[in-house]
Amino acid sequence: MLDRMAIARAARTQRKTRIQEEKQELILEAALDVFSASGFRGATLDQIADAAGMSKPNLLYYFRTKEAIHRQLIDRVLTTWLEPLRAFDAEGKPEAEIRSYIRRKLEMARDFPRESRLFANEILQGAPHIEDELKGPLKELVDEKAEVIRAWARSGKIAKCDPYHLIFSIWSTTQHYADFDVQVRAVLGQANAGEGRFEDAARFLEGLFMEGLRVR
Amino acid sequence: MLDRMAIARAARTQRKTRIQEEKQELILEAALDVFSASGFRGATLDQIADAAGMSKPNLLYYFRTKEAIHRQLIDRVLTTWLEPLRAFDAEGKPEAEIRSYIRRKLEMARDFPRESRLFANEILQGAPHIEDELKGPLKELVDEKAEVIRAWARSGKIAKCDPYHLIFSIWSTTQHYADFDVQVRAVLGQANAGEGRFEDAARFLEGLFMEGLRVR
DNA sequence: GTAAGCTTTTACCAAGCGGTCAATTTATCG
DNA sequence: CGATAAATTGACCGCTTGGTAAAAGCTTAC
Repeated sequence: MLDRMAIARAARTQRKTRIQEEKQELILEAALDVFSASGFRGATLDQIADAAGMSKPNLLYYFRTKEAIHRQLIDRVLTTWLEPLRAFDAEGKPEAEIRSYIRRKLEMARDFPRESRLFANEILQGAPHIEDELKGPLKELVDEKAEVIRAWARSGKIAKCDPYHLIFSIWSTTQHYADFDVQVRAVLGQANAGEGRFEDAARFLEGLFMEGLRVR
Repeated sequence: MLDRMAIARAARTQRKTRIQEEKQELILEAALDVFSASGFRGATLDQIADAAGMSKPNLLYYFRTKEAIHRQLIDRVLTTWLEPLRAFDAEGKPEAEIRSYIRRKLEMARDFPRESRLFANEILQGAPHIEDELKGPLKELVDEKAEVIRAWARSGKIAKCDPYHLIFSIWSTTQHYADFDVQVRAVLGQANAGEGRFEDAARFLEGLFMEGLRVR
């Protein structure tokens, strides 16, 4: 009778039915599949509804628009995505911190490639939905960690280098294995494209960054 | 009267009118803009026709389908994109070769960001149109250059490392500045996001790879 | 049970999409 | 010039798209 009122009220009062909780999760899971594989524009509500095992109007009962699904997905991913960088500890040993950051980012590329591609898609299209988040929270976090790295370099614990571009290079090299997966597989060929490629990548990247940052 | 016959005949005989030459170029230029900004699915023929300053039927007079435009664009980009890697010279000095490869790739990210994003979009979507090209010509080229790098490592000219992941890391770090441009700008902030960021990146990357690959 | 609210579906719509057709305008060349 | 081929366009088509309306089914609490 009240149609969408239930969802609207749930949103206001933060109180959700068990079904609402479950179905919204189901939808987000399905949407992650579809959005990460086809981008925002390439994804269709029919595909998502299908993947979630429900009808399109039913899907739209839980999320009012396609954009609403996408926005919530992006928000969620953005948070978990920056977790490794947040864990970056100024008090820790520089070498160990950087090494473990690389390892964690690479593990995320391996274990959450959909999340990585969702994010990559968004940035590639010019980040129309999250430009503010990039310029605000993200920039602040990076600024903070860049200062840590700069301090390490000043006190001679690692080589002098531009901390921002260091972070960029760790992001790009690790995410490459999720975002450009098809290319990586194609180039490595059937023989070397097994899951072992992540261990090889880890070994290479740790070597590169550890030697590249060693004080000289 | 003959409608599309002219184009078909031109395709067979390889003889094109001046107008055909010009207009096809105009269309590809416009399509590069649109495809790189929105991806294949996100781009519309109306947008491309608009950007090319002609009507949609007129556009379809020169290219029979949307995919035909995209295919030709991808083919063209793929060729020029691998130019720097082809120039990689087994006879050259390892350090100079790698350094100049990084520099050239970074210059391409700076000067041809649309081409980079077009390619990135295609790979992100699972490379539906070019998987064969990746597994064939691309893989062969990389295999060849990987052998060169491996030989350098064996003869002690550079540090031992996995040549494939070395190439991946150069690709990813350099293309990052084209594909993730919005993010890079957002994080660097207005003060540091000028064109100088490419020089900073070049300095950092050359340092990282040169030290990371130094024999030890 | 039953009434109230929550969930789901069938049928539908307007807009946007890639692409076609037929007719008109423009260029080319003897 | 005039004729023939090439280039261009407005009108249109069928399909897909995101989204809606309304009613039917289902849960839950009393």
